[in-house]
Amino acid sequence: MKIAYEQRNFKAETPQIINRADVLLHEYAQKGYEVTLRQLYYRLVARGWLDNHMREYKRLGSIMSNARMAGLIDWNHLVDRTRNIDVPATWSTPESLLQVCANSYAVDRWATQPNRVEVWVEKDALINVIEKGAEPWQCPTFSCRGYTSQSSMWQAGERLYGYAENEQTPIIIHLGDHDPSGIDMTRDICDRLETFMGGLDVNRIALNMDQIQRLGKKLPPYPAKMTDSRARGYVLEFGYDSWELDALEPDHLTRLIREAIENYVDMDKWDEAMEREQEGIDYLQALANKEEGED
DNA sequence: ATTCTTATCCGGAATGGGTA
DNA sequence: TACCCATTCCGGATAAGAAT
Repeated sequence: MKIAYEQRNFKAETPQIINRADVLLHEYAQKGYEVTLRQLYYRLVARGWLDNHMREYKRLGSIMSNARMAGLIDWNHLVDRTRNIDVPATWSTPESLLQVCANSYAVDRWATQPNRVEVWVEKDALINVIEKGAEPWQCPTFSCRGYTSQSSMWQAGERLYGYAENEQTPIIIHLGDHDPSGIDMTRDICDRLETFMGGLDVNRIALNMDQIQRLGKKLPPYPAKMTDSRARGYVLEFGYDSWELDALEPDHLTRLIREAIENYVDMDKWDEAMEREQEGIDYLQALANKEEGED
């Protein structure tokens, strides 16, 4: 919904940026993706329409703020995922809660699996895309926000150790930028989980050098930040270019994730779990129908 | 002169390398 | 070893500068 609260006459190339952003945001909304300012920024960078600099990100932030105020960008097309309101859940009738139960019932489909898979992503801006890929496989997702905090890493260690104790093999699928810090974050996850739960397989499925080489010119390179304290080692191994994970199209990312998870799934046991789930849903639906009928 | 853009502050969560 | 400053992620407010 576009609502104008003020009149504005944008100058220079600002109207073009607003138009391009509007087109992109419409595409994503249509596909069911929620987009953050950061994600929009990286998509514009990937198309060569903005330079990859902090000041350009800040500039886009101002432009999007003004463009929304001027009624040129849909207020529902950009989300701030860091500021949320918790509204206590309520129901209009007891029967409506029964219907909610039937709709949301699910068994733990991984309980009988040999593996336990989680999908971790470096940047929160992409969590919506990652969820789309993981959702069909009922896979937990986690956004690290750069280097994972000590708190969440310890919690993850406890959780994953629990799986291992239960004779399941815990696996983390990790996605991050191909830059000095982004590469190091996968190393950091391995190291700290080694300490907290004795280690596990961390499968970095993106962004990797073989993908960059395969996609060739479709992925725009950026100069590696030489001020990054990890730049020395990175340059020795990969050279002076780096690539953003966001440079991959969202649909490409979701496909990568779905295929990666599938490799770890025992399909027979999965199907058994799905049948049990359907029985539960049927049971609850019958209950909901019955209660409604008695009114 | 006013409006718009850009730069520079500020807040939160982290890790890592170099230096005092 | 403690601390500073570099980086990652997520944001906002506002004064100064530029354009119309």
